[in-house]
Amino acid sequence: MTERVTLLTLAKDLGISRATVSNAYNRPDQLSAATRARVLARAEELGFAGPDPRGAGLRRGRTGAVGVLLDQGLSYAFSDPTAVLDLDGLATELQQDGLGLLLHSGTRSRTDAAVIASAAVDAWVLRALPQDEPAVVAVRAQQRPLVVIDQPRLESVPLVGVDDTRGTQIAVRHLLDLGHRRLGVLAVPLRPDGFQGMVDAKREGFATYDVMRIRLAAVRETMAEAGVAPERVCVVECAANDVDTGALGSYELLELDDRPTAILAMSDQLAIGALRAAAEMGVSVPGDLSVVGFDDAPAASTSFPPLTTVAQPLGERGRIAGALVRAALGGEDIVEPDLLPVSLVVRESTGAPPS
Amino acid sequence: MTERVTLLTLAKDLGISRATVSNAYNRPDQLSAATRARVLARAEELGFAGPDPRGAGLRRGRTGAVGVLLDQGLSYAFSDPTAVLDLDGLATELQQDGLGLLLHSGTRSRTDAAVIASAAVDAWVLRALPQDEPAVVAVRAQQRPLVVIDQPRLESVPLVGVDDTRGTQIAVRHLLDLGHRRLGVLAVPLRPDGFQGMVDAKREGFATYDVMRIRLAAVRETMAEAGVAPERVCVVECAANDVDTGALGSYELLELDDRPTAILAMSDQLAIGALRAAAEMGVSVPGDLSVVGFDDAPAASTSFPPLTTVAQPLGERGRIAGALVRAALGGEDIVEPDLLPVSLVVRESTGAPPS
DNA sequence: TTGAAAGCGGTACCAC
DNA sequence: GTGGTACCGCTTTCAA
Repeated sequence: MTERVTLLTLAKDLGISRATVSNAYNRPDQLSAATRARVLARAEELGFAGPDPRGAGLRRGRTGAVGVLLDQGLSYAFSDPTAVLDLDGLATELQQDGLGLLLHSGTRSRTDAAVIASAAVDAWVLRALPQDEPAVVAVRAQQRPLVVIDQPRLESVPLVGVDDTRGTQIAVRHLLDLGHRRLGVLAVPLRPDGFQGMVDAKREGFATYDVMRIRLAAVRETMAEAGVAPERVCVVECAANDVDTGALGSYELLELDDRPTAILAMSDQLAIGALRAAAEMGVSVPGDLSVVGFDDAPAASTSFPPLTTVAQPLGERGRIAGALVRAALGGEDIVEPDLLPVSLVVRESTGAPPS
Repeated sequence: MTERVTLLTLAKDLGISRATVSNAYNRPDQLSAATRARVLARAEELGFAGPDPRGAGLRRGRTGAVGVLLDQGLSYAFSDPTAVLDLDGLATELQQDGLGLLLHSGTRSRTDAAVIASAAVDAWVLRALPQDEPAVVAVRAQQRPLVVIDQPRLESVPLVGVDDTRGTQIAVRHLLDLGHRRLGVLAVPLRPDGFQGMVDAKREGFATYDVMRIRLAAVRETMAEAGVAPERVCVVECAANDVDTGALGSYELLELDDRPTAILAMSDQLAIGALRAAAEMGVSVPGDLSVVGFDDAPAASTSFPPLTTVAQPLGERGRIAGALVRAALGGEDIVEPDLLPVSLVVRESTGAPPS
C-alpha cells in the first residue's frame, strides 16, 4: 500500500521546501522554470495530482463551488423545465469563473438542514422554495453570499424574480377583455403538503410559497376591480406541478355546475394539463374554454393549441443570479436587481367566452 | 466588524475546550446534555452556524459532494433529456447519503482541467464524454472512486451503460426485416469538433466518442451480414444532439439522389428532427420513410408519429452509478456491473419501404 | 465527562 | 529564487 503523497512528501523527496512545491502549482512566477519542471516531473512519477483541494479550500476560504438549493428533491427539479432553464443560465454564468454547481434539495426534513450545514460552498442560490423550508434556515446561518431566484422573498436577501402581481394582472385583464367573468385558477402548490383540490380563503392566506400568495391576491384584486363577484373565481390547487396533475385539477374545475369559461394556470405545465383535460372532455379550446399559462416554457409554443401565456425570462433569471454571485464573490456589494419584466404572449388558447 | 466565530471562539467564551464544542455537534453522546445545551445556546447567540465544513472536510477527508463531469457545458447537458434523466437517477440515489452533486462540464480546454483538479469531491461520475477530454485526465489523477456512465470506456473503471452493439443490431435488423436495403444513419457527434455532414470511413474510425464508434461498426456489420453493400449505408454526422440539427442532417440524407428508405438516428432528438424534416419535405412517415430513434426518451412516445426506438434505461443508469459510488464511499470494492439491457420499442414511425 | 495535543494538506507572508 | 513558519478550522485519539 502506497502512502498518500502530499506537498511535504514531494518537498522532502526533492530536498526543497513545501512552499516551493506549492508555488510550482499556484504561482509559477515565484520560482525558476527549472525547479518547477523538476517538481512537476517528480510529481508525475509519484502520482501526485496537485495540491489537495480540501487543504487549499480551508486555507483560502474558497472551494470553487456554489450551492444551489432546489425544491422537492432533485429529481423533481430536473423534471421541471423552468428549473432546468434557470440552472442552465446559472451554470453558464458561473462557469466563467470556473465555479461548479453543488446541487442540493430541500425536503422539509430536519436532516437536510444538517446536510446543508456541512456543505462547503462559497455562496448559495435558493430557487423556488417555500419560506418555511428548514434548509433555508441552515443556508442563511452559513453567512455566505446568498441570492434567491423566484422565492422565498426574504428580508435583505437579493431576489431575482419577476413582478408576479403585474404578470397576473395582464393575464387576468386579457381574459376580462375577452369577456370572461367566470374564472378557474389552477394553482401550483401553496404549501408543500401534497394537498389537491379547491382552496379556501384561509389556505390562500397561509400559502408558504410566496409567489403563489402574491399571484392569487392579484387575481382577486384584478377581478374585483372589474366588478366581478369573488365567488366567480374558483381556485384549485394542484399537488404537483406537472401535466398529469394539471389535468386532474382541471377536471375538478370543468365538472363544476357553473363551469368557468376560462382557466388561468400558474404554470405552463398545468396549463397543458388543462388543455388535455379539456380535449378529453370534449370541451373545445378556445371555443368553449380559454386557457392561459404562466412561464412561456418551450412547451407552451408547441402545445395544441399553442398556449397564451405570461412570459418570464427563465434562463435570464439564472444568469442574473449567477452574475450577482460572481460579483459578491469578487468582493462587490451586491444590490438587489429590479424585478424582471413579464409580458403576455397571446397564442391560440384564448378567445371570447361561449355565448 | 465582528470577528469570525469558530469552535475555539466558542470554547474560550464558555471556558471549555474545543473538543467539547466539536462534540456538541458531532457526538452528542460524548458530553452531558447540560453542557451541550449551553454550547448550542451560546452558539446561537454568537451567530455560530456550526463547524465550518472546510475544516471538517479536511480533517475527515470527506466533503459530502460527488463530482459529476458532463459533456459540452452544463447548459448543453441540461437541454438533453437523457442527461437530465441520468442526473435524476443519480441524485435520487446519492441523496440517501446526503451527498450533493457538484456539476462541472468538460469543454476541452486546458483551464477546466485545473478547475477539476481543484474540486473537492469524494468521488467522480463521468457521463457521456469523449475519450480524449482533458478534464477526464484531471479526474483520474485525483485517484478517487470513479464511475462512468455511457462513455468513455476506460480501462479498469466501472462502466454503467448498455450493450450498444446489440441495441444497434436490433434496430438495424428491424429495418432489414421490414425490407429496407438503403439506410441513412443520423449520428450524434463522433468528435466534439462541430463537424456536420457526411462521414467517411476515416472519421468513423477515429471517433473519440466510443459509443458512436461502437454503434457505427455495429451498423456496418449487421448490414454486411444481410448482404447489403457498404455504399448502401450513408452516415451523416450532426454537430449537436438536438432536434434542429437532426432536421438539418436529415435534409442531407433526404436530398440524396438515391434517397434512403429508412433513417436510423442515434438519439431520439435527432430522430424527431428527421420526422420534422420529412414532414417539411412532404415525405410521409412511415409510408415513404421509416425512422428509428435511440434512447426512448419521453419525447419518443409523444412525437408524430410516435417513434420506434431503441430503449435504454436512462434514469436507471444514473441510479446504478449512484449506488456504485455509495458502495465505494462505504469502503466496498466495487465491481463493474453488467451492461444494461436494451430493447426495441416499435411504434409507428417504421414500416415497409415504398415499392 | 472533559481537555490536551497532534495532525489533516496547504498557502502566503516575510526573511534570507 | 527559496525556505521558515504561522496559521486555516476541525476531529479524534488518549489521558486525566
